Amino acid sequence: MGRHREFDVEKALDAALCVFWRKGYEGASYADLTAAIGVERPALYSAFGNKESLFRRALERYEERYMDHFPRALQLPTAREVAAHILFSSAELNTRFPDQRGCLGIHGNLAGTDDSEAVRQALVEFRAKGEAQLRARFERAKAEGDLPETARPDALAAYLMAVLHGMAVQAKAGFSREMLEAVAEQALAGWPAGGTAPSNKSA
Amino acid sequence: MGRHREFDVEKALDAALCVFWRKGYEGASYADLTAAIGVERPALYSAFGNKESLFRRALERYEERYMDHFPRALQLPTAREVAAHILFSSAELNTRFPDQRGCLGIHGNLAGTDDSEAVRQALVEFRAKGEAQLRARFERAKAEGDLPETARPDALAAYLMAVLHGMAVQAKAGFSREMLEAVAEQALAGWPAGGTAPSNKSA
DNA sequence: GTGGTTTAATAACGACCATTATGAAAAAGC
DNA sequence: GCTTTTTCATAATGGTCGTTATTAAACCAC
Repeated sequence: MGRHREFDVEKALDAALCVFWRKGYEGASYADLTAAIGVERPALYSAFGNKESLFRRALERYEERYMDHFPRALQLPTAREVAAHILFSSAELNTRFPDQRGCLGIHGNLAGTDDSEAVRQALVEFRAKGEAQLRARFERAKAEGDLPETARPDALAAYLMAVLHGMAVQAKAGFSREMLEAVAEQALAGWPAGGTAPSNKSA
Repeated sequence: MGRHREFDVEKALDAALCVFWRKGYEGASYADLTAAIGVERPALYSAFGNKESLFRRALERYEERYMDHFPRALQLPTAREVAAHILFSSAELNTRFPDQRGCLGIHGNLAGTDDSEAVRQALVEFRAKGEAQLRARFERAKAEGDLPETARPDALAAYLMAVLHGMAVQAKAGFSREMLEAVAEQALAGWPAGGTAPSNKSA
């Protein structure tokens, strides 16, 4: 019983995600959000709670809707292919939409008011989760002989993430996809060569 | 004639720089600034103008006071040494102060309100200037045979900047100096080997 | 159709934002 | 000592922030 909700919650979340992607958590006001979503403030509060939980929902949606290349990359046969796929996919995603360039995980909330510390920490954990998955994947690669014995999976994961973060910053500054791809290629240039048996999994 | 200024403008600028470094342009309020500087609002306005021009002054100061490793690195004999010096200096700077970690050029203002677009653009140009200097230095290195004929100075410069940006993001997230140095080492692993005469300048 | 329940839009809330008017305090010239 | 000029602190400006009463509208059960 009771009145039906007149707007699509999923669509509203998509619209909110776009605003946060473009302006970050603190830069996005409810005036921006309601204008983009086409729904008045109280409706957003009743559907999503406050601004922080709306952002967290948008971040979840960002992960499942735009970061799907990440888990798919982890399944590729070699560490090098994993890195390459993530790098070039990110170059594409970071420049896919003329507005909302870059990565929500980076410029969603890097620095700002003390009030937004919780959101900042949420993004830190968001990135740490991806890095941990990479590290685990590279440890496996090392065990499989796909990475040399001297390789440091933790350093490789952090390094790859650093390049991704940097590409996001550059995308936000207006770098073209081609330039980001050149960065990706350069990042792959120093990728450690396989140890014993690099190509015995896929073919 | 007239009353003397009772506070040190240089000290005030240093204090303002610390606040912007920590919280970014939009995240730093005048309440934060006056608390850190120990000077009331009207004094800041009369000495520096509005918030934007105060930030620009702080950015200038940041460059000349904390980015001096950059021009010094450019004078090193080989492109690899240039890159290495900048990478490890940044790892140190990004973790030198427990508060104000990372780089002002990155999280000073990446995303935010439309009102701060001018400041955002100022930071884009700040970074672009550094990248242009790197590109010019690498072009010289290529001409000197210090980089191979196949090397792309623009891509190398963008790549190096990307790693630096990523390290700044990671520093802000709490990464240790050791971890950032591991990232720096990994970034150097793929640096192109010298072409014809890599070591005929310094020794 | 009526009562109970949920959503909708309007408009307000206090708090904080960057910026500035106001007038007192202090220094220099005469 | 008095005037002029600059800096100082107090306090207020209009505006926007995130959040929420309040009230009207829409729906279901009976």
